Amino acid sequence: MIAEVIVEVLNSEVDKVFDYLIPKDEKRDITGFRVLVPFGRRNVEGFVVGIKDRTEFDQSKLKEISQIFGEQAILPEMIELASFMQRKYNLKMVDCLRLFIPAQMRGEGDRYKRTTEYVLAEDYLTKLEKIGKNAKKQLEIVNFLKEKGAISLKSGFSASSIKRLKELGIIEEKREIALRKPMEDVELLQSNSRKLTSEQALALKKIGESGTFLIHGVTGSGKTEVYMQIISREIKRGKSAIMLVPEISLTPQALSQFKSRFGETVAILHSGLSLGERYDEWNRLLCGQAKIALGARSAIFAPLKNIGAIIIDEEHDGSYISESNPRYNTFDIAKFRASYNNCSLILGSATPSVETYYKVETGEINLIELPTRVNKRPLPKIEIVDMLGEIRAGNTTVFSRRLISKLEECFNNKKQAILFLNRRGYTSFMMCRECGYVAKCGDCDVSLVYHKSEEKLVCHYCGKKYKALTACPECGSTHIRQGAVGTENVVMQFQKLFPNVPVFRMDNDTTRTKGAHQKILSSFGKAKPAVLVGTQMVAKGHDFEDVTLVGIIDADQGLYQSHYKSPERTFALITQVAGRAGRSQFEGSVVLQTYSPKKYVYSFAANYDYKGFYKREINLRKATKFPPFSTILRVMFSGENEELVKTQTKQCYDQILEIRKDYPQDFIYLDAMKSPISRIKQKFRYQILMRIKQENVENITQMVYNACDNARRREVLCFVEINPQSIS
DNA sequence: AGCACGCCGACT
DNA sequence: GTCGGCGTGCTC
Repeated sequence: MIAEVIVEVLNSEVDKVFDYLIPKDEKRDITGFRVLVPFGRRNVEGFVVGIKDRTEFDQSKLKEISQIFGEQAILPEMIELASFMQRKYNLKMVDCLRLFIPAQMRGEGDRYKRTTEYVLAEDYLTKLEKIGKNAKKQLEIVNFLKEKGAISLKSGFSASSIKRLKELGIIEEKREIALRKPMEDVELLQSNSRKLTSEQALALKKIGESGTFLIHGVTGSGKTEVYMQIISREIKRGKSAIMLVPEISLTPQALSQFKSRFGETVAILHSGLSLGERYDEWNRLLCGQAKIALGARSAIFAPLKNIGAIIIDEEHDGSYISESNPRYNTFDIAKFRASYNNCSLILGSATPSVETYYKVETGEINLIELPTRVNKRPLPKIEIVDMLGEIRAGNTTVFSRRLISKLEECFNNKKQAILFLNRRGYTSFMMCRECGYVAKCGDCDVSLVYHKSEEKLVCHYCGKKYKALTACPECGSTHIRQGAVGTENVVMQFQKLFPNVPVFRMDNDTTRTKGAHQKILSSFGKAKPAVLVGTQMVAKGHDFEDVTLVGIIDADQGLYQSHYKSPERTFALITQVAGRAGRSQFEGSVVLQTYSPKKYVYSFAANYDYKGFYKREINLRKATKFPPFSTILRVMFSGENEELVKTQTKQCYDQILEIRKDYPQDFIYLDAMKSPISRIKQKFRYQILMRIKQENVENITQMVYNACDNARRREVLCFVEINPQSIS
């Protein structure tokens, strides 16, 4: 028999199926197995994607598979999924297959953690006399074993005595697989199945065994409880389930809720796990011990059979779109798996993405609404404050007078506040007032961000750090103008205003180490009064009863990016942070600071009017022919040699112009240019942007893929993005 | 990716 | 005459 093998040669153009002979003594169907094969003059790993008995290739030249890695087969579904992804996104088959297997599984053997124990050998009695007369310790061990059965190296007996007994054949080593249990130390919150409100119960009833559903529920409407009941319903039917949440929502609180409800049946997959932990969780899913996969984006690839439901919470979140190779949209994958398993796909959000809600209108998705909060409390009132008015009144701090008075009130009541600002560091850029010099990164085309706590200028694209400036390196002037404030700056200004209120900062810089996130949240939770300053990560995954005030320092921030999705992102973010206030019986309030209070996003957000916002947004998209009324394709080229990158962009662009000649009516827009950020990590970036009408996108996309593949040269990276999250 | 093959310039 | 530059193409 012959196996079709995809070989695993990293970053290479080798993306073909190679035929290999299956060793004669192999009786299993090895489809999906990982194998070691001779490739050229070396051995490489690969995946068996199919079995056949004939080959078009010269039979006599076929080589034989040299090793088969037994337990690590991937499901047939995954092979189909990989080829689906390959076609849809123009990816390498290997890159897709690799997603389905945890990284550390590469290579021989397994990565199980083992416990080593020692037990008495069966015939130990006959060997006892061999123990030396003075070896009291060894006798002690034997007696101990007679009683207890087993010891480990940590039992308090010396390793040398154990070693000697082993040599004598009196005791034997016993190695067993011990699964690591991530989150074992987390205190389990009591989470019993709660009685559903009539709305929740109706939602549960409406969700069938197949089809796509959108649960549109306001914050606090109890979506999570509905998800959990859907999952238990599927488990009871003997099915499995996948539940996805945005990476930053995967806080210990959220996890423990699932752990306590579902116990061992749930496996957690996320980036915070150690490689070993991830491996174990993955294996528990594969062998069927765990039936629920809970995790961020990549958990959509969980090795589960017989899936009954796939749930994507916070459906609108940008983290569901992979922006590094392999690039994919989680929704497409979920759709594929749902249809393969003939199961339901449930999306949930308080602020669905415009594209998703449009699918409700077209009938592609069934809508389920949860318009009321479980606790029947009103949503916190959002007040809009005009920051230009503050400047006119002589207030140049980041806090408006209204916010300050609300903060005072909040702290007087011994309550907590959250201040949200989606910009880390101290100041976004530094510019010389005399000559206009701006500190920039040497490897990237971006300004450096000043981080006061480490006294460094940091590049937020490549991470490179530079010495902080005291004077302009060009003209020596000490008049340095600072850019927009970041979280560090807010903390400092806050401390000046309220020296006695403890401040906690939560952003990328303070949560870099494992567990830091949790630590900050738990110390904040205990301090009253207190304030938590942070970037988007303060908006998700935690609930603090005593938070009664949320301040949005600079709501406009996201609107500066000229991206068609920025209004909806701003709307979602405001709704989400606002939802942090007034979770319990105390009334919450929100102060939203902006320089353009008249923007329509703010009035809709302040009224929690999603539908109004959606209507306005969808009309705009329709008029301007933006998604979902078109598809944006972006072809990126990057490399260290600018000339090469440029010529390749040109070559590809010329080919796309040819395509347009044949399909002029399908192109709404087409142009090639330097990327707005023209260099990152020493690599020059050029791009081709186009907007394609919906009717023929798939066809055009395939032709664009071909154009890219034809233009592809070494030294220049080239890839295509569909509806990119950012075009910088 | 690796590695061989192959076709032109400057060296023991 | 040969050593070696890296452009091109193959790996079942």
